[in-house]
Amino acid sequence: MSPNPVIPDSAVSRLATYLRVLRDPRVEGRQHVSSAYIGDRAGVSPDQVRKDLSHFGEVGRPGVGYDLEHLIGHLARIMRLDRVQTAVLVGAGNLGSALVQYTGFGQRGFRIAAVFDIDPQRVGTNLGEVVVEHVDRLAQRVEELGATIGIIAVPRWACQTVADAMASSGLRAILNFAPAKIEAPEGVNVRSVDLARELECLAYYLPG
Amino acid sequence: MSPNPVIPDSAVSRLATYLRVLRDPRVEGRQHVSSAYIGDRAGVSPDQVRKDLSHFGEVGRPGVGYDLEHLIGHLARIMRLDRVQTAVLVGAGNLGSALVQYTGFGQRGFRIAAVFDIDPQRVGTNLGEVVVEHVDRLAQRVEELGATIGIIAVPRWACQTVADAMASSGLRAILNFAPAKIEAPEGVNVRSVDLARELECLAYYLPG
DNA sequence: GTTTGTGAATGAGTTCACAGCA
DNA sequence: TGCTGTGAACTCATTCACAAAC
Repeated sequence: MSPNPVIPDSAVSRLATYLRVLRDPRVEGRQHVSSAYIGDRAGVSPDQVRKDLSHFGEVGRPGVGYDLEHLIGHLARIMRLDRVQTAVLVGAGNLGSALVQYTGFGQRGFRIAAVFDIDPQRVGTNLGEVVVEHVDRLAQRVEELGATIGIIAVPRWACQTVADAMASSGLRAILNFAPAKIEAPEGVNVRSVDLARELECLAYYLPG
Repeated sequence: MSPNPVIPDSAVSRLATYLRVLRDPRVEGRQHVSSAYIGDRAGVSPDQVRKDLSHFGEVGRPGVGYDLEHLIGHLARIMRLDRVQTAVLVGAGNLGSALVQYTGFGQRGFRIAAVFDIDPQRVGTNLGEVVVEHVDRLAQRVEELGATIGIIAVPRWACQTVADAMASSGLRAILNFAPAKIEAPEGVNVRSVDLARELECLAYYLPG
């Protein structure tokens, strides 16, 4: 699925965290960082940090640590974050609107270049810097924009339909915010975030 | 931390998913459901479903399956979802506003009963059905409302301060949307959702 | 003395396989 | 025959421990 070495998904997630830590302004000025430093900021053991980083060949110097700039570049390349990734979003409701305007994506190198909805009331309205388009135009716009990632922010009952449309539009990655399982063809990577489930998991540990 | 048996966090997350599947309107009318049915809808193997459910004693009947209503009640009690859980949210920015108005929480038994911010421009404004209050009032309002869960939707630099305030206000669970590690005292459960990281993980698997 | 890279040991979680009940 | 409950086998990930490099 990827020219990168096969590493556990949990490790991929941690690598993204390391990169976030290294790009934090507070680290600026440092020449080197140690696995202990990264681990502390990321909430991970130093051993784990070294193991994760060693999946991609030697990058650190014993007794010194990792060269900051070099490591950032290395990680960014591995994670495909050395370029701006273009995403499109379907579902201009409450959550969709917030996601489009969420500055965190832009800061981390993602651009939501188009937003789609099926509701004529919403089509044509402004959302941040984009105009909501009819979902019929998805495939055409994906191609025009060279988008690679689709974000689903529609109700549960519509999410599979949207996912199918995304897959046949050529998108290779889908981030789904609807609380339902999504089937996608081989080669299309789906990741789901169920916001309510996060609260539910917390509830389990509550006393009483 | 909980009177419930100690089960892996991954299992807790799946239990929440099973409950979502069982409460789906499409299941209504059924008397029994099998582990195979649940597993199919949840994207999990039947073995895994049975293992997860068996952590809490026998609930299914061989040859028949699980009694639908009974299982829903059982899971809801285990997950503390047999009552409305009251949450408060700090950070009335883009993301915070969307979360307050997100209907998915209410549908799943959570009520965001108060919203706080530190910006005088935002304090006093309406957000859905609540009025934004100054974060100084957090502790008092948590007590008045009997809230148990805190949701953090502030910028990274402010999240630890907010978490500290939440912990000392008596909240026992925190859902953090700021992209940073949070330290909390023993007994306070923190869960972090980094929306940009989800996209980053997807980027790793992109071709090219 | 400090810190990396990595094989070995440990541990956690998932899948298997089957006995037992309907 | 269909389906659950569960110990055993297995897989996968993390932690340990130490040699080598600075």
